[in-house]
Amino acid sequence: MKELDSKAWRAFHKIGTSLLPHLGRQVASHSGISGAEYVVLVALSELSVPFVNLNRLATGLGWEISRMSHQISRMEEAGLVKKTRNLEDSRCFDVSITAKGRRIADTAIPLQSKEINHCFSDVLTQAQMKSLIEISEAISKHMKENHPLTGKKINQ
Amino acid sequence: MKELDSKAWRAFHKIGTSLLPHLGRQVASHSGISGAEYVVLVALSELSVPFVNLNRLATGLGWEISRMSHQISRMEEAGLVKKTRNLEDSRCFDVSITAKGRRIADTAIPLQSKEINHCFSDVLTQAQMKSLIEISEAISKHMKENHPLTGKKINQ
DNA sequence: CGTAATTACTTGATATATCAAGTATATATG
DNA sequence: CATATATACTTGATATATCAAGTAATTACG
Repeated sequence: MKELDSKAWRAFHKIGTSLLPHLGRQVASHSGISGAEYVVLVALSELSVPFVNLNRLATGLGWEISRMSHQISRMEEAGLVKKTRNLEDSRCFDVSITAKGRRIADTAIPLQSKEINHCFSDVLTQAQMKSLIEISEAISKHMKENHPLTGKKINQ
Repeated sequence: MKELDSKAWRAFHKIGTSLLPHLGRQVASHSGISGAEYVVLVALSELSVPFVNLNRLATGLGWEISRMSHQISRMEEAGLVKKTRNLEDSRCFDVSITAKGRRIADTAIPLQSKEINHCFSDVLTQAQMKSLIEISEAISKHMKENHPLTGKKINQ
């Protein structure tokens, strides 16, 4: 049924290209950081260890390493993160969140969670959220199997 | 149930930030145009009239008008679209697809549809696609009501 | 142990997105 | 009808994403 395929795709495309940018603008306006900075700070603040290397951080967020390198350089310049050479493997850099970065993350995260609930969780039923998780897992699994470069894991 | 909220959000975020860029890369590699160019060409090729003005085109795709203006300038330079001043209201520009643009669209669209099916439709059940349409509509409706600037309509 | 691959990251160029102002035409209002 | 306001779009600056090449350290292998 071609019609449904197309409708579903357009529906997904629409929210994918409006909701995510909208939330990026929100975090910028309430906390003065970009969506990308927010995502990196969240990842760093959730670490169970004090730092990660660039590669793992990039892989964890599904980013290209080059993008992460540029991003971390800018964030280091802004004082949000710190980058030090790894002692055991001096090709690697350990990235960690600074006190300033943590302070910003601590205020931004609850505000942004509220905004996510407002636009997302509050709007969907439990059943819809479960369905969305299954949909995401099906797509991710497929991408990981067929397009390993772009279908990396998002967590840790 | 906070846990489910967060999991659903991360699931959505993950596919939103991996599948869409992946498909952009695909169209670039098989047809030599960017994802943005593809989206514009599709919109123009589906028109029931010979042209649209910039404003309606931007609104239809949920883009800012400035973004569309830059995009159309580049695409005009590349010979993919044509822009002429509207006869009745000379503030407006009529945008239309060129023969070259249509030729590229005609080869790109079936290839890209195949790729979309491959990563999306083929991976989901009918029920999941229906669910996704409902989810999308719920989110879009909410955004349109609460954040009119970023929640505009996507079609026509 | 020396050389070839591999890995981790950097760099610079180009493309694009976003924002804040600006211009020009059209419409509304006193 | 003159002026204010609204609309349609442009422009330029800045931020970011992506790509192709590069560097430097580590590991694999003959």
